[in-house]
Amino acid sequence: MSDPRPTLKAVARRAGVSVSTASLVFSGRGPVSKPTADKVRAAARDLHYLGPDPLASSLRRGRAGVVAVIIEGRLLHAFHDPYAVRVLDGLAAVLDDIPTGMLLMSQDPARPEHAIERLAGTALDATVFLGCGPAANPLVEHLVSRGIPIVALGAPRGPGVVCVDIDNRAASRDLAAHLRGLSHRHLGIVALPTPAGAGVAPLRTLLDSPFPDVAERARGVADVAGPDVPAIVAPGSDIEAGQSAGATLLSAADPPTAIIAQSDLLAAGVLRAAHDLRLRVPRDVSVAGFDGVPLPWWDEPGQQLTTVVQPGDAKGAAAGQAVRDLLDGEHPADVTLPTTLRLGSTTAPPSR
Amino acid sequence: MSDPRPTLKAVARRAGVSVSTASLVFSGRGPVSKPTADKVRAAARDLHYLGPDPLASSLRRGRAGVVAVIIEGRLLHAFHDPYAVRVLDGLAAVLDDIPTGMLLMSQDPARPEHAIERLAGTALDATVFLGCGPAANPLVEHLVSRGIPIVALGAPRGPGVVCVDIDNRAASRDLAAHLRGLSHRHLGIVALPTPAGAGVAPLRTLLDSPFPDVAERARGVADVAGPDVPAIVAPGSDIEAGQSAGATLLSAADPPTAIIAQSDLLAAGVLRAAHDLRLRVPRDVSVAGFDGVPLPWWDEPGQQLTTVVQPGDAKGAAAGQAVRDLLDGEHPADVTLPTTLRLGSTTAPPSR
DNA sequence: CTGTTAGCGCGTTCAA
DNA sequence: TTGAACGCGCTAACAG
Repeated sequence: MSDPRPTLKAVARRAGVSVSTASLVFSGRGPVSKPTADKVRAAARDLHYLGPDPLASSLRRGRAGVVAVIIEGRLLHAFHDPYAVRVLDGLAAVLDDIPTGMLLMSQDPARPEHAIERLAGTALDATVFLGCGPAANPLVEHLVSRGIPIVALGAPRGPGVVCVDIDNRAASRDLAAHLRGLSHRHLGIVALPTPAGAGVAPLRTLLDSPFPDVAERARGVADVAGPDVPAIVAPGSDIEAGQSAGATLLSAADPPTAIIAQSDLLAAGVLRAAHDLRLRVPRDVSVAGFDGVPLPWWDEPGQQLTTVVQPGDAKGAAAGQAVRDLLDGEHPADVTLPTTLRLGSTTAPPSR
Repeated sequence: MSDPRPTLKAVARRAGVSVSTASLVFSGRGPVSKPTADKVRAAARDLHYLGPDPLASSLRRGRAGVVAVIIEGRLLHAFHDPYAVRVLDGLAAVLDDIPTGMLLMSQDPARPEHAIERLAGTALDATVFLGCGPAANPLVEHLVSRGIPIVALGAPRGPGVVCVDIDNRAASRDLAAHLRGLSHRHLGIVALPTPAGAGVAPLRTLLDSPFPDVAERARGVADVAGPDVPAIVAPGSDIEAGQSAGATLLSAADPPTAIIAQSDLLAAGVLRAAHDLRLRVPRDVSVAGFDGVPLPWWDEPGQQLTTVVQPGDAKGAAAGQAVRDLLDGEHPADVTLPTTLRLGSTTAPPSR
C-alpha cells in the first residue's frame, strides 16, 4: 500500500551508475551520454521511480517553489471581488513559468500573530500581499528578518517591500473632476470598508486612513472637491454593503447629486439603493465606481458604469515579474500602472 | 542584507547545549529543564533565530504542510463562481487547524500533462480536486502511484479517490418533479459547459457525459421527464453563457415553458435572456437553477431563484476532514451531503 | 562524460 | 534530563 518511495540512490544502483549521474539525468543540467541516461531511465521505470523527491530537492537548492499569497480577512470576501480574482489570475500566469506555485494564506485581522506562526512554519521563496490591507502589517517585519522577498499590491508599505500599484489619487482626482465638470456640487463618497468607520463623516476623516487605497482615493476627491464632502465607510465590500451605504447617503436631508464609490461592487450597491428610492440614474443621481470589473447584470448595451478601469491582470503580472526578479537576486523598482477613466452611462449633469 | 540564516546548531552552540536539546525546546515535545530552555531561547533571540527551517523540518518529518487544490481551467473562471469560492473557504477553515496551507494549481484542460510535471516537482501531503472536471484525470494516476491522498469534490472519480459530493441525480429529480408537478410539459435544460457540447440536442446525449455533475443532473431530469427534453450545453459557466444558451432555447419554434439551468449563474443568464425576449418570469417561463448561491442583484424581497441549495462550506469542510483523516492514516469513506430544494419566485404553473 | 566527496538543516534514536 | 551520532534524499563542486 504505502510502500516507501524508491530513492535516487536505488535507481542509480540498479542502473549501475553513481547517484550524481542519475541526478543529472533527471535535472537535465549536466551532460550525460545517451546510453547512460537511457539506462537510468529504464531503472527508474522498473522501480516506479517518479523523479527526485521535491522536499529533498528543495532543501538542497534552498528553493521551495512556493510563494505565499496573503489575503487579509477571509478568502470568501477576497474572492467575492472579481477584481482580486483577476489579479490572482494574472499573477498565476507569470508564476507558472518560474515555475512556482501559489500558497493561499489568509490573515485574520483580529489576530495577525496567528498568521506569523503559520508563516514561520511554511517554506516560502517569496510573498505577495493581495492588498486591501493596512499600510502597516506585522508580517512584514517577520518576513524581512527572514530574508523573504515581499511584493505588495498597494499594501502593506515599507522598506523592503516592492510595491505594485496604480496612482489611486490621480485616478480619483480625474473621476472627481469629471463630475465637477458636469457641474455636480454635492458629491458623496462610499469608501471601502475599514474597521474604523461608521456613519457619515466629512471626507477629511479618511485622508489619513491606515488603508492606503482608502486614503489616496479620498485624497484625489478632496483635491478637487475639498475635504468636506460627506463620506460613509461601507460596512463590507459587497453589493449589499454598497446598497446600505448608498441608502444612507441618499436619504439624507440634502442628498448628493453624485456618488463616488471606491469600488464597482459598492457602486452596484449604490445603484440598487437609488433604485429602491425610486431615483433614476443618472437623471436624479450620478454614480461612479472604481476598478472596471464586469458587472454582467448591469453592463448591458447602453448601460455601463462610469468608473476608473485598473488593469487587474497587468497588476498581477507585474507582481509576478517582481517576484521573479527578486528571486533572481535583482532589486526591481516599484511599479505604477496606468488607469483609464471610463465614462459610462451612470453619470450626467445634475437635473437640479 | 541577505546574510545566511542562523541554524539550530549555531543557537545550540551559543547556548552551550547540544542541537537535539535545542530542537526539543522549539518543538516543545521533549522535557527540558526551564533554565536550559531559557538559555536556548535567549541565544535564539541574540542570533535572530526565527525557529527551525521549514524546509529541513519538512524533509525530516516527511510532511510538507501543503495540500494542492487543483482547479480545472483558469483560476479566473473557477473563482468567478461564488459556489467554488464558498467551498474553498470551507476547506480553508478546516485545513488551517491541521495546520496545512492550500497550494493553488490550475490544470489547463488543453494540456493536462503540464500539470503532472508541475505536480511532480512540488512537495505535497494531499490533493483536493475542486471538481467541475471530467471523471477521468491523468493526474490521479500520478498521485496514486506517488502515494499522495486524493479528495475529490464530485470529480474525478476512481479507486484511491475519496469523493465528497451531493446526490446530484436525486436533487435534480426533485427539481424536475417540482416543475412537472406545476404541470410543465415542455422543459428545457441549460447544461454546465463541456468541451464537447454545441447546439440544442436531446437530453439523452448528456447522460453519458464524462463530466459527472453534468451527467447526473441530466439523469435526474430524465428520470422524471424522459430523455428527449431539449438541452443545450452552455458555452461557459458565467452569466453571459447562460444568457446566450437561454436565448437559443427560448427562441425555438416551440419554446420550453420551464428551463432548468445546471447552475445558478447560468440560471441568472437565462433570466436575462427571458427579459431580453420580453418574457415574464415565472408567468411566461419558469426558471430554476442549481447551487443556491446568493445572486445579490436578483434576490430581492419577493424575488428569489428556485434552485437546489447545496452546502458549499460544508462540502469544503468535509473535504478538509477527509484530508485530515487521510493524513492520519485512516481511510475515510465517501461523503454524500444533503441538499434542499428551495422553491423561489421563478417557478409557477405555465400560463399556456 | 562520470564518480567521489561534502554537505543542506534538522529530528530522532540511544546511551550516559 | 542531556548529548553524540546518524540519516532524511538530494545536488554542487571538484577530480578523474
